[in-house]
Amino acid sequence: MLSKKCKYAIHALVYLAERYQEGPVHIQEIAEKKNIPKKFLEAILLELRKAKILHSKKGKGGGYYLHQKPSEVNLMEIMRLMDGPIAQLPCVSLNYYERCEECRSEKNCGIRDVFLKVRDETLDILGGSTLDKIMKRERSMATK
Amino acid sequence: MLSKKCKYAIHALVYLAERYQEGPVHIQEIAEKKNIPKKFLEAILLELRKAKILHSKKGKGGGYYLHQKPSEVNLMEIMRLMDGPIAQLPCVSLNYYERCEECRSEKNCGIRDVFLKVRDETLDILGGSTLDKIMKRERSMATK
DNA sequence: CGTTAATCTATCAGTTCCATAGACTTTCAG
DNA sequence: CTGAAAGTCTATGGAACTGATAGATTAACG
Repeated sequence: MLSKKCKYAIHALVYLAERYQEGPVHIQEIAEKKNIPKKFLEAILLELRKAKILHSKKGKGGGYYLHQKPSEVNLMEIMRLMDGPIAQLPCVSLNYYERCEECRSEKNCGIRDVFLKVRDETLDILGGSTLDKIMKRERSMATK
Repeated sequence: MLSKKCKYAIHALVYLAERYQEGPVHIQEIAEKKNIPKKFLEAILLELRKAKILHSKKGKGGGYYLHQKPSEVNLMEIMRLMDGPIAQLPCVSLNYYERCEECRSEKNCGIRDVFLKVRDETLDILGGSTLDKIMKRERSMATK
């Protein structure tokens, strides 16, 4: 399961994607529209800013806005940033690899083999899911 | 990520699958071969027993053994048993469904849509991964 | 200069995870 | 029928993480 932090981050980013190039948006506004605790959201947006996904402007008329294009931000990177590894086992993780204590040989571990497949499928879907596509999909769904 | 509990469970079950119909196997033996803390493994096997996946025999010559056929136990059910939901979001979980606070309409949530796809792919792979298949795969890999 | 809004630091209760300890019960061998 | 072997059960504990809140600080605008 994703942490709430990650879920909040995704929702906030989609919200900001809808306002792309329309100037800064208040934390307050996002928090209210998406039912996210404001102070918690604050910390999340700060982290996204440090990762160069968002920019912010202080003071009156300030707020947060997307730094990258909605077509350049995908769920894979957001999830890695918020929750860390996407893989189900350390021994199949690309970014957080760790050797497995239980199996003799990694090369012929049938368990690893399964989770390698899961990882690949998952990364494929998440990597292809950009803010852009999520927005468009939402719009086309709404008209049905 | 899977919990260690779940990872240990899977490894133990594959180990027991290799000994299917060869009589009870000591906790001690599994613990040593798979580098799993014995006391922890104890609790795990007990749980698998309660779920009717394993049987046990007490006393001298006792131990654990598979109750179901290796072809009838898959990773999906083991993971559900050990860690709970497999889905990444409560709103796409089959067994632990919960409504989402962030989106207006579940039907046209672009985010939900992505994780629905991830869930389906994942369940597909895990549901098809029986102890049986994992064993066979391991053997065919070893000969290469 | 005052107001607005982001930034930073600190804290905190609750939960989960991983693991260990010890007493109890059943089974088998001799 | 007794002792050893092995699973069963209950309890405990520290460490880490999760989700959230509070308050002081800094920057920008008008």
